[in-house]
Amino acid sequence: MNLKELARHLNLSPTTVSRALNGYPEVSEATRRRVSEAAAKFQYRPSATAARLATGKSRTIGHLTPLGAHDMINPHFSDFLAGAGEVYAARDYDVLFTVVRPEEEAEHYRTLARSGRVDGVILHAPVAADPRIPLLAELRLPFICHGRSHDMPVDYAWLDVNNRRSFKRATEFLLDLGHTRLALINGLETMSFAHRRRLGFEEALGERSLRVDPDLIRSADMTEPFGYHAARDMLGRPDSPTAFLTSSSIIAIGVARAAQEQGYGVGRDVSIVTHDDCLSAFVDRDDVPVFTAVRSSIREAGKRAAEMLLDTIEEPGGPPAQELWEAELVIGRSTGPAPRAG
Amino acid sequence: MNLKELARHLNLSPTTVSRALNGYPEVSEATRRRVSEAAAKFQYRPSATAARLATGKSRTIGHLTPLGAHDMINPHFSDFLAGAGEVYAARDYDVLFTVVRPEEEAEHYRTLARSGRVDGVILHAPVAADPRIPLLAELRLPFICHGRSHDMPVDYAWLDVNNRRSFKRATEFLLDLGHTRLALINGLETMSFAHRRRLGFEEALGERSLRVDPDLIRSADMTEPFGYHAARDMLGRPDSPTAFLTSSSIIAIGVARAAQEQGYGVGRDVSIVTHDDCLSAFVDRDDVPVFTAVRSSIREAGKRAAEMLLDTIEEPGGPPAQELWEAELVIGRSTGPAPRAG
DNA sequence: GAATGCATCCAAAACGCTTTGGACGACAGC
DNA sequence: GCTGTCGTCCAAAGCGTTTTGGATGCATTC
Repeated sequence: MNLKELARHLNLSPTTVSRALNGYPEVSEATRRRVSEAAAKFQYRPSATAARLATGKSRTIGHLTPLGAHDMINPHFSDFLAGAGEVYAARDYDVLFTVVRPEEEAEHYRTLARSGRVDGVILHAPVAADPRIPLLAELRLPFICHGRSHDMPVDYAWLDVNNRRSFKRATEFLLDLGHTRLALINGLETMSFAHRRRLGFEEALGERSLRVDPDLIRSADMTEPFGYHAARDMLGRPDSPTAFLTSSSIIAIGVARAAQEQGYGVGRDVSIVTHDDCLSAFVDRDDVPVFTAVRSSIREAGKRAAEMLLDTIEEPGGPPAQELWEAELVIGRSTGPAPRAG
Repeated sequence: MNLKELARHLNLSPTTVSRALNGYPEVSEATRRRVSEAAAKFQYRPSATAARLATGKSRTIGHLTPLGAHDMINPHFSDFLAGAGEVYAARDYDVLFTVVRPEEEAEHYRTLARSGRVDGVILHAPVAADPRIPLLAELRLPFICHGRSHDMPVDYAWLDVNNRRSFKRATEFLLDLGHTRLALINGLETMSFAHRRRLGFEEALGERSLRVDPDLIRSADMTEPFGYHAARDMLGRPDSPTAFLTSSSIIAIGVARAAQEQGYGVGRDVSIVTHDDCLSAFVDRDDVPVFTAVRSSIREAGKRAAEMLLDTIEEPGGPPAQELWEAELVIGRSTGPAPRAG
């Protein structure tokens, strides 16, 4: 059942039926009701394709995921997409998901913009002076960045967690417990979020006049084995750290495994504070959570980012939307006073 | 730059340009070359929307994700989608990703089929006698199911891991090591994969005339805390199990945590065999992996499932494509001989 | 009573592609 | 020389919407 058929059924023109359905004013309430009832009865759904062609609007948001053959897949991604997807569904947008080889990412944005297949895109995992940001601005493709690119002079829309402050707070929390040898097991520091976390870590140490020991900082893709190996190395040396800050729950699990394996009690001999994205598979909502953590739900971030993007698409012209979220510090069982030197 | 403009530039009709670009035979090689060079020069990209409207084909695959407000998000999903996405990109298909409330899933498939926005869909997480399978067949929407629905009389396309056999093998492996008290920490047994794993587990026990102890079987969403709590309960009782089979690495991590916390050495006092989906965040590729596991890459499954679906879309009419993969048993450090009763 | 305004509707053009159904020569077969 | 066939090209008709630019009738105004 298409528009023309429906119109014929009603003895109306396609024009009027279209207007009635889309809420235009120049149609009487009586016929509008008649039209919508018929549409419901015949289960008429306008062809999205035809509507796109006619309007030039796609009602589609692009998620471009650069991925090399052997790259790791970010497990945070599904939570973010799930959050965003709820908003898209509620506001009747589609999402076009594309995997693209990293070296082709820019070119892909170009063709995406030209083709008009999307009304906007979400930018993930920004790095320092991220070239995608000026590119998207140049292409006039509305976007919102999940995270902020550092060393980026121009203004753009973003939603970010205050990673610097949250890691500063987490570090101070450990310092207050008496720890002086702190390790940071970070994500890849080309990523802006990891860069900012390191800054917060160093800032807190600096304010207490503590030296930053480069041997106690590691950064890599955030996997469990990475956390394990990093912690094992560090705990195996003299003058080993008594506390760890980790950039994800997955890393923290690896760290805890290494600690336990070497006979350290987590929360007693060794403390761990992690950033917790509230991923579904690691919900840590016991009365007393396993890990002390700075928490911020990535699913909620996905929801909000999608809302912000759709708002600017539907109501363009304002200043770029920006939101900075503070993470919540939740005390769990993985932290305790620094063990007495001995 | 659209088709008409490009045609004018070349002093050709849009018809000829279209045919040249799409590889139709009735155009001379000379003009074909001339056309493709001009297209490259002007960076002409045909409007996908217009092409869809004209052909009725969408070159789009749908991924529908039912998700309640508080449901957990399956972390396997991003790996699967990444694998499938590589294939879509290579073969120039789009993927339409939609989050939908569980109670609206069927209705959504209906509108999706009517709207012609997708050429096919991928079905995830089948359950017993999954109603979506006859629905999609009725809608004549090509699909492939990742996993097999059990108690499903009709024939349909699927790609699955032989979960029953892999869990049978894993169980036999533990039995051969002398364990007699085995626990199964499973995913939700409404899911077909979990159901089959249980069958394999019970089959192996039955063949050795061992009783299946219902107290040693748990099933729930596969999270780390679930594994932890299940194992802690079981280990805390008299006559506790000496070996665990778990349905995911995430559960296994929780089990290991519980074991270590109670002073059991993993691989010595307590053995663990897990199913390993080869998720990026848990790559366990050391010389001797942490967990003994039955392995099957979900990313590869995504790739293959996408290929199978696209093949049947482009070449319809054959029998439903079906592939059953055997998982690989990899010996790690989490298993050892059953401790002597003492 | 003519002019104006308003509410309601419609015909037809666009959107950018694909595809149907020829047109037009060139060339071969008889 | 006439008919067929083949290779190459094109005009025009879709595909299913939205949107432009009226048309029509009726009430209101002076």
